[in-house]
Amino acid sequence: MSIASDLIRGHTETIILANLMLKDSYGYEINKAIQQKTENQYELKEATLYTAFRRLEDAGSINSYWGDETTGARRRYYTISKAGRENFQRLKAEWQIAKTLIDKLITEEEINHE
Amino acid sequence: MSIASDLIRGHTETIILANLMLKDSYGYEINKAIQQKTENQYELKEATLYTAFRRLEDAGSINSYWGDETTGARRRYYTISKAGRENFQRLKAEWQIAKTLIDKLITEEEINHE
DNA sequence: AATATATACCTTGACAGACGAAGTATCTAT
DNA sequence: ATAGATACTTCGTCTGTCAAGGTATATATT
Repeated sequence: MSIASDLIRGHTETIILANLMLKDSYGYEINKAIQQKTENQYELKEATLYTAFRRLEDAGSINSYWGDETTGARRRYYTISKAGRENFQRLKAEWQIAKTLIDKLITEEEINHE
Repeated sequence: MSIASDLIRGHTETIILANLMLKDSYGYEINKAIQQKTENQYELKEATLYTAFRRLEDAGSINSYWGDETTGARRRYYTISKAGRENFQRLKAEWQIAKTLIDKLITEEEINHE
């Protein structure tokens, strides 16, 4: 993996919520989706993923239930709550602001005083 | 301050280096520049700023010297080294990649399979 | 039958960066 | 005198990440 995770840090929850906006999903599937979307440039480490689920659930952004798999390993599915959807929109908006801010801050140009 | 610092985390060093690309500077001035550039939407906390200086100096990206102020508080100036300039370019490039990646990851759209 | 690989989840402990809080010191304005 | 701006420093805490370990089921290979 090439991208420093400190650059993604702080986006973990947003990324998870984004994956739950369309449909319920579970850890393994979400992580596979991330790898696909980024063409293997990024993946969430399992420990990071599952601790983020805990945080999101404690905060009321998501709810979980066990899937009824009759075969294969059991899956814990997550649903995004109303609060979670609002939270997601807020996080997305913050990202837009942060993006502009960082772009501004790493530009090695003089500020235009007049 | 409005922006979650976890979103800026990982950019502290890049931001400092960007400020040193044009001219030598010191902590207080760099922080003022950041506040100006972002119209007070962001500032580095002192402890964050000064520990970042230590890291950058230990890594050989910057060097420091005491200013020869005859008045006012003493200032520790920092110069960016050749390695620091290269480091900065690398960090900037990483940011471009991370930006695209994050945008992709927080989009609540289905991946287009065909 | 044994082994490897993929699927799927979980916990513990360590680490690194951010930061609140506190301190030191100089100069200017009230 | 006092407050506020300038300027730097150190200590201790918190939070998110992650390496390392574990559990369990199903399929493919040897």
